[in-house]
Amino acid sequence: MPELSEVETMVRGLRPAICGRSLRRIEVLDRSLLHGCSARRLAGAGRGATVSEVVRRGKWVVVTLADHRGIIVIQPRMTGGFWIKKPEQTNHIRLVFHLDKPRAMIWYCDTRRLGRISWFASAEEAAEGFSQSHGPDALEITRQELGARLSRTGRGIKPALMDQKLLAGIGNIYADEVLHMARIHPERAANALSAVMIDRLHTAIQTVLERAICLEGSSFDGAYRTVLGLEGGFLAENSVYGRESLPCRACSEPIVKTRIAGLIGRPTYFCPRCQKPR
DNA sequence: CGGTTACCCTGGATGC
DNA sequence: TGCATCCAGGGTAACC
Repeated sequence: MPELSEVETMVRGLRPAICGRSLRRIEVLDRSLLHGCSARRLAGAGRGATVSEVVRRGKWVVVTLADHRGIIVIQPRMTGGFWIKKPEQTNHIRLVFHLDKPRAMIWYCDTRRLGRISWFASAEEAAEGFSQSHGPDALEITRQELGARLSRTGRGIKPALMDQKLLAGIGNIYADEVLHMARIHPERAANALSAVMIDRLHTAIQTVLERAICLEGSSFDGAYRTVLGLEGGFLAENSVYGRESLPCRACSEPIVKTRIAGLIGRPTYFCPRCQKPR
């Protein structure tokens, strides 16, 4: 679902459709997604503003308005996503960007309404808000920084990788995929990884996330779609997530689905042969 | 403060 | 057929 690779795919899809365009208005269909800003303020900031930039920070979509009209931040969380053509299902539309000259629309849909939309007065305020709850981006962190941060916690490596304050962008699916590629057991203590393991982990993070971006992310159960409503292709070639009992692509051992400490309710998939606890 | 858990939400799948 | 229960994954507040 919207983890780093899916949000990056969204942002890449949004850019050509919205950058440089002027907004006629921003229509808020569900105020409960707004956090720290009123619908009036958001509408006021958007009316007549030009979109200068759309970037990803962690799992945030950050839309910059030109001429100091502020920054709109959308966190798609579980089921949020953008459409640059009219979505088939219209009952989950929560926000609409109305563009001018030529007129067009960009829809933000969110079935479960867990997403959040906020507005910051300046880039500095947005950056401040982000850094309060986020560490370095998973695609930008150096091997040294990754090792240093992991060495400071005794939690399991999987919950550590999913901690946005430690490292921004990785969620449940890619944590499993990365750990399988790095051949590390998900419950191994983060501060008990060898230097070689940190090397493999750092490489796996870059490799898995970049590959998933190439394939436009992971779709299942009708949840995540690209801005054109297409499914991402990553889960057609992934290693462990959702592959319970299927043979490991590396060693043929059946993949195990389990639950681990520090991650209530969420499933963890791993290969018991490639990923030994010690 | 580090670490863990409940809860927010909805819809599709599953169970009886 | 109908109704209850479970499950998903991201993030935050509350707790020990």
